[in-house]
Amino acid sequence: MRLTRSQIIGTAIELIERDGVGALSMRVLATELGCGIVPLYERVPSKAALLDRVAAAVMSEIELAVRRAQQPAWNDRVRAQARAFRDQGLAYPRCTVLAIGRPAASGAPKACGEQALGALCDAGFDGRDSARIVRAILAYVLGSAFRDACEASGPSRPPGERNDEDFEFGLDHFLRAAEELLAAQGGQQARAS
Amino acid sequence: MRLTRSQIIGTAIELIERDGVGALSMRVLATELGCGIVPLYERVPSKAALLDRVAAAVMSEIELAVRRAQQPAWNDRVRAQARAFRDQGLAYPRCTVLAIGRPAASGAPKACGEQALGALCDAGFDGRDSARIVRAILAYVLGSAFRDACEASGPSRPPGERNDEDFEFGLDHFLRAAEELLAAQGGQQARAS
DNA sequence: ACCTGAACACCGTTCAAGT
DNA sequence: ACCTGAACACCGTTCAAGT
Repeated sequence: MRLTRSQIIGTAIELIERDGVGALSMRVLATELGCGIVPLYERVPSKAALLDRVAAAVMSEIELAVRRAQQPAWNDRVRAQARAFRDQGLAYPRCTVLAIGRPAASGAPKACGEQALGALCDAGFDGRDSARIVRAILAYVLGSAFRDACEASGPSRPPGERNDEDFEFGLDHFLRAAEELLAAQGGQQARAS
Repeated sequence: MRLTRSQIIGTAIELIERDGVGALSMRVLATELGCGIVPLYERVPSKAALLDRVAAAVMSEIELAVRRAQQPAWNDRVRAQARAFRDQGLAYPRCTVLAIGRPAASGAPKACGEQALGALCDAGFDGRDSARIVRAILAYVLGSAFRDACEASGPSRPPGERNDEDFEFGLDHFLRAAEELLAAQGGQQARAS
């Protein structure tokens, strides 16, 4: 058991962050791991599958971070989810862009979306509004993460401290709108009963 | 003057939409155009430059659509911009994803952002708030367009009519929040003067 | 001056040969 | 059973040769 799958994926992540996805080839990865090409193909069926695994690995850390946060209130849960996604994007910009580009494989939007969906349903939104709000916030988070990742992996430009504030500014707007909607809906329900 | 640059870019766009970016090679493009590879390299310096041109071409149509819309009110102008971006994403899903992934080349976020920025400054927002609101809406539009484009170019799934409504739902939230902010700011200014 | 075919160095992937 | 080198068909890009 000299060469393990997670070892392959781990160094693939490192190489992608260091030199970009375009510079990653099976041969380069093999020499970096100090092995031939065939052992790679024994662990991972193809390069596409390798990239899928990379995307899934980077995105799966988001779920762990969210679970660590342990927020009870629904809006704080959604906020924690959004921040975790963004933080991962800042930590692994190039792999995050890769993962956003392979949504089917990374499961990034789906997993985050279903977590948030649960939070909103628990909070009392009906199914339709929950889905809409989740979709809207997800689009915002995705777009923010993507832009920050592009900036971070761009030509040596530091992301700047303003981005954090701006991200929270937009996120707050969404959450406040959702809170208002919930209040209006709760009022309706109270009137109806 | 048998083979023009825009001809090359045009068929590149067609091929990308038909078979995906991964299937586009200089040789395939050459045979589709009925010429050799060298004439291609005389018009376009490299494949990367070709993809940059494709991205820029697809994104430039957005500006035209916005100019056609001719909305006077600031919020309608921003709305038209957002819709134009999204519509282009639905019309050319694969090229739009490509363009989003090459922001430096396509100039997509920057051009849209500066248009919208102008609209907000004209409306009376100060520079800081204008920039924040534009960044937030841009992130939302980008994320929405990206997701819809992925769905549209995915495994034969129609985008569904719900997406339009959901997009407007989220966009309305942002614009309403901006309107409230403007009202509050206007009130402050009135009090101060 | 412009187009062609062959060539270079790479890539993903696979196969036959070695231990 | 596992690893190696060579091979296949491709790719982006360039060069020398043709008209």
